Amino acid sequence: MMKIGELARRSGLSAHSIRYYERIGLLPYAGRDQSRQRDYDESILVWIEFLRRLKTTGMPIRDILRYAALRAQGPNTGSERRALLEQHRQQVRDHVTELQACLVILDAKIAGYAGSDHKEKNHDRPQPLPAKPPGAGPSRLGRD
Amino acid sequence: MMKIGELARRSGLSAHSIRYYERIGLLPYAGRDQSRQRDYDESILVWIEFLRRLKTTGMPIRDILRYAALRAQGPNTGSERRALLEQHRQQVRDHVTELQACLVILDAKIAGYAGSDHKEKNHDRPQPLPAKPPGAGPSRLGRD
DNA sequence: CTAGGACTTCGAGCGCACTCTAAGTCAAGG
DNA sequence: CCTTGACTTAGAGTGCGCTCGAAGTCCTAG
Repeated sequence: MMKIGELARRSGLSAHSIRYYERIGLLPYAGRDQSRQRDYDESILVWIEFLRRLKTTGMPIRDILRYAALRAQGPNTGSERRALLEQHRQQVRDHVTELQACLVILDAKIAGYAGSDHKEKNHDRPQPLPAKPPGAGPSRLGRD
Repeated sequence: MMKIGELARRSGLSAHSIRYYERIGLLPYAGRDQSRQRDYDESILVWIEFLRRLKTTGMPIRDILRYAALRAQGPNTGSERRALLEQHRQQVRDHVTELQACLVILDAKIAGYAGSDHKEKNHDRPQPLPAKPPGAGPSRLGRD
């Protein structure tokens, strides 16, 4: 129904990437037409869209492969797939939390550069890193 | 006051990475002691901590370098630095928003794998990708 | 005096995820 | 018939951000 060029246009991936994904197993092996050219149907777009979300959220390719493999194995792999997704979801949540903490710091630092005003001299403060670095501690908003 | 090994321990970076960062300009050229060994003082830890946050939030090294260069140039670069950080902040915010949208999809998909129950057959639905992929549209929760 | 360990520089190697090239096949249009 | 251009394959190359190795110097403890 759809050759690689059209799929590329519609999915936003390059034809090169589509072949690469097939090669490594992210996309199922596509059926070929009488000229050995890949022939896709609409349904592949749904999978590509989901793939993109997994990648956007930082799932490493080997984990996506694991998921894709389970999917290709068909039914009975539901609970494993769910476990995979749940684990990933937790990681994404943690990452969002971390980013939000960084945003708070960033806001403070930007506020420190108020106006175009600058009263430099900085990146000093004993602050021995309280064992664990991340950001729930009492604010330190230096100008670095 | 502090040699590279101790800084490595206290910052969580490897000594190799610290030298690498200095080489590429992420860390200021460190003063050496009488044996040409790097000698750091506490203040560097503050900068490393901020560096880590920029990296956590996905700022590419060349942008961090730009910021570090401004910083090294000293005062009068405040407004440029602020602009850099503001731009980055917006990117981080956008990214967080995107991740949250993905989380919604992920939640829906996980809910679809309710229990260990599975009523397979999937990744089908015409769904021509509504031009922009992301996720504010009416839900589509396929099992892929 | 000697051995150990931490340091120095330079540069090669790695893992990831593409991205592109080369050389060739094929089908449709002028 | 012949060109055009989208496709095919295998495999090389790229950019990022480290990460490690080799070979050598230097301080310290036994």
